[in-house]
Amino acid sequence: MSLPSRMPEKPSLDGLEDTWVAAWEKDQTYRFDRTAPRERIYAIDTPPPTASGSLSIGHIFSYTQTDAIARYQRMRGREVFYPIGWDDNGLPTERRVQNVYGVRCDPSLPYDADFTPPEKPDAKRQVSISRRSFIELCQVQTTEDEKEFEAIWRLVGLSVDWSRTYQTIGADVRATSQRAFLRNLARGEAYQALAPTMWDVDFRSAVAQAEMEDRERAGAFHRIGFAGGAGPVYIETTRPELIPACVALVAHPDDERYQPLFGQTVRTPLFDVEVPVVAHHLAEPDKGSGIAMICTFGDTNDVTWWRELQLPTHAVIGRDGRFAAQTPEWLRADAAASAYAELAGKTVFSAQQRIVEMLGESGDLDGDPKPITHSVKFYERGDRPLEVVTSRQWYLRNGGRDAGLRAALLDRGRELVWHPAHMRHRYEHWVEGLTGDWLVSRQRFFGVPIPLWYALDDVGVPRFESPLPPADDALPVDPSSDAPAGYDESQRGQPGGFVGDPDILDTWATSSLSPQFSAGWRTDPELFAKIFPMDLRPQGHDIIRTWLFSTIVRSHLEHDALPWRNAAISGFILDPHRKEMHKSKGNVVTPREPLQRYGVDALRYWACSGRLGLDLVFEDRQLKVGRRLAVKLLNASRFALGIGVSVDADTDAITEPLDRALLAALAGVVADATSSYENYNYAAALERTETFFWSLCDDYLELVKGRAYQGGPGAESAKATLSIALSAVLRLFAPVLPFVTEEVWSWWQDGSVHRACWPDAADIGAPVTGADPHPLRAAAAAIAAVRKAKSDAKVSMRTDVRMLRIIGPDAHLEPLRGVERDLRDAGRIAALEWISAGDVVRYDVEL
RNA sequence: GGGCGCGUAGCUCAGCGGGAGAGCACCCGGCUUACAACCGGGCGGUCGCUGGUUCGAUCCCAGCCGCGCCCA
Repeated sequence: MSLPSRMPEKPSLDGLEDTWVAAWEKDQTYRFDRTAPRERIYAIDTPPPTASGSLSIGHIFSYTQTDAIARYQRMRGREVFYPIGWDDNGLPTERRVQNVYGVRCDPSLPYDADFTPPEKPDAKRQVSISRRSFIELCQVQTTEDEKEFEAIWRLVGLSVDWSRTYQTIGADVRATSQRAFLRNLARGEAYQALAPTMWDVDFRSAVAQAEMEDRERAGAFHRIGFAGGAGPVYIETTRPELIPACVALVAHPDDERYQPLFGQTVRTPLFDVEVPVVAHHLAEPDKGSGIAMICTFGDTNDVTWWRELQLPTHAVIGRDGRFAAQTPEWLRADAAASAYAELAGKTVFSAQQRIVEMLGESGDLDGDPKPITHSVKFYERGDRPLEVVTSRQWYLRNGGRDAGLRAALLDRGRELVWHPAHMRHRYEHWVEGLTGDWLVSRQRFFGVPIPLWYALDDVGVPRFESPLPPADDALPVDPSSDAPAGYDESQRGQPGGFVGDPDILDTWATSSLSPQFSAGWRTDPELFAKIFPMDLRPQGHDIIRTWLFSTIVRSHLEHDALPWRNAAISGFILDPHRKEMHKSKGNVVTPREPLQRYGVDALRYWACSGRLGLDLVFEDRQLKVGRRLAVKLLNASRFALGIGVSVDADTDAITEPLDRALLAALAGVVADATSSYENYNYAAALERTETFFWSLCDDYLELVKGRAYQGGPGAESAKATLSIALSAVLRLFAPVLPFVTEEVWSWWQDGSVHRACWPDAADIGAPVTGADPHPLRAAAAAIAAVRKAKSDAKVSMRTDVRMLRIIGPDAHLEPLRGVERDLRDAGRIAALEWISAGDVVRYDVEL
């Protein structure tokens, strides 16, 4: 046989990745063509991965799924807008830069243009530098890391346009984020408030509702007596250390036990402070003694009571999580002051220990504390429970305290097409459960600065009520090193001068603008008009409440539109023990070794066998199956090319019933795969294609082999059929197995398979109108019966069959008669007898 | 406590109103001019449990049990 010269002597998967990654780059195969008309564009809002970590198998899982969708859409003739960026704006980079350069960010320092990092970094003696210098170092560092990162992403075959990468700490993204915030401010959607907020005492920053989680913690109910007019009133509390912050006792208005006390006062133990007894429906009669102390602030219930009952603020815990060093003014009385002195400067933990001792000594503690477990609010990355601290913060309206906006955002959720559909519930529950607006300011250093200054009055007090914004064309700004318009740097911090807002924006407040900064909202309005709203947001279900929700909020407020039409929600990777892969659990698999052993296509095959929203177990054996499939594609294609395939197959030559049946079956496969992809079900499309392909190899190729080698019209029919089938199968597999399909495609076709058009069921079915797959299925069953007979006799498949009798109803036999020759060749059958009888088909094989 | 999802062969999973399926694993056989890193054959399941709807239920409905996730 004569093989095309472009086909290697011995086809192999080895090295395909390097070859084709380079070729795609050279040919700009995935370059986005911005001249395409809007209706032809398919735009994807790719999640920017954190460049600071190593690439995990989980990344490959979800990004490959998206890539398969992107490749499908491209083959369907869409111009795919598929950018990628690196999320380097955040804590991980901050930490790494500190270690690598031996520096520390101090936002109070002015910018020093001549700054160079220390030559010998010393982690113990970090040099303090301005925020602007710090950001510059972050950019140097991340640019370095991102080169290597990009290489790995290219290796896994993502068909993104590598000329459109961005960094979330890059100047454009910072400017976009600040611009969006300033526009929110101008429209009244952003506002600041001095209010109690959830506070992480280790990170020393406020945190938003979306970043909080409940954790079960051991605690104890302490039964403590307050002095009342008619004897002690007992409360039960898990936080006795907050007695100095107690401003009232509260019970349910219907609670008959405490009704006589409402309007009365009691005195706190140890501190002897007079506090009122009040009624509120949030008090739980069944919990503890049914009466509780209200402190400023122990938890969010306290905040509600404090606000609704208009109680005073007596805070004792500071931003560092310790009791204030100075005695608060309401504890100035001798007894109170000396009791407080025991707690001053202590952490919450030690203060509790001490106060329990003191309560025991004074006799105010009734009995032993009762151990319980209860859920406590934590910052999701934090180690100690959150405290409630009063501070000035910026908020963005998100429906948390506005029924109209909330309803509008729920409508947006219904407008979005979710894949899978049930993921919408997560969104709805989150929106319905919001307890307040989105707190967007953070007391951290590294991130997008809040782009505002405040004028100082004559005595140097900031005028928070009228912040000074920068001009739009001045963005990005850093208020810690830039001066506002009309001022110069010498006036910073001076009476009559200005101060910069020291805070940065929540990272979600920036990443929620990914459609805007990836599609050029600020820099390229013409492009943005074409791209936005985008077609697809792919992401994990764990960040529906954060990334997905906040992106919808920003888009709704800024553009009065959904940011995208579809959301593809991927699942998680589980280790072989069905445990979630997490860095903290130490069970994360890095892709390097499996990639080397099985190849990229095998890994992609595994990833695309998992449906959207479903968790997938990482297992070697699935990779082996993928590898086998890729190898089979090489070998089967080699065979087909040996028979002779051509790009312009003569469809008139397709006359053999077996060939016509194959194409009829193929047309069905193409139709199914297409509708699966249209529903974002790449896994079903893959499975359908795979099943067809294996039967093509095991049955059709075996049946057609003899005829194809013999020449004549029968061979021509086979060649034309194989040409169509191979071409279609390669294209059907191309989104999932981009390397092996491109390799095989290159042996006999021009151009990239990834720019070829997706197969069309009607085109494939047209030359064989009226044909159905039955003769192929029947022939496959017959040849299987012959194989079984040979297998049972423990003889080689090459053994001759003296006689095959096929017994069955005419309806089954008739179509099969047309493939008799193929059947006899494949089974080495000397004589074949048709016996019309009965309803079921039977085979009688004589060896 | 509320919500969502999932329980199908030893394992990983498709199927979701009329036949219980695939791959892997296991067992048996075969060098067959595309492929021995291959091919062929076989074994294997009260489709979580209990009711209901239906001529008919793995599939629809209800309840229960178990697992996971999200939110309190």
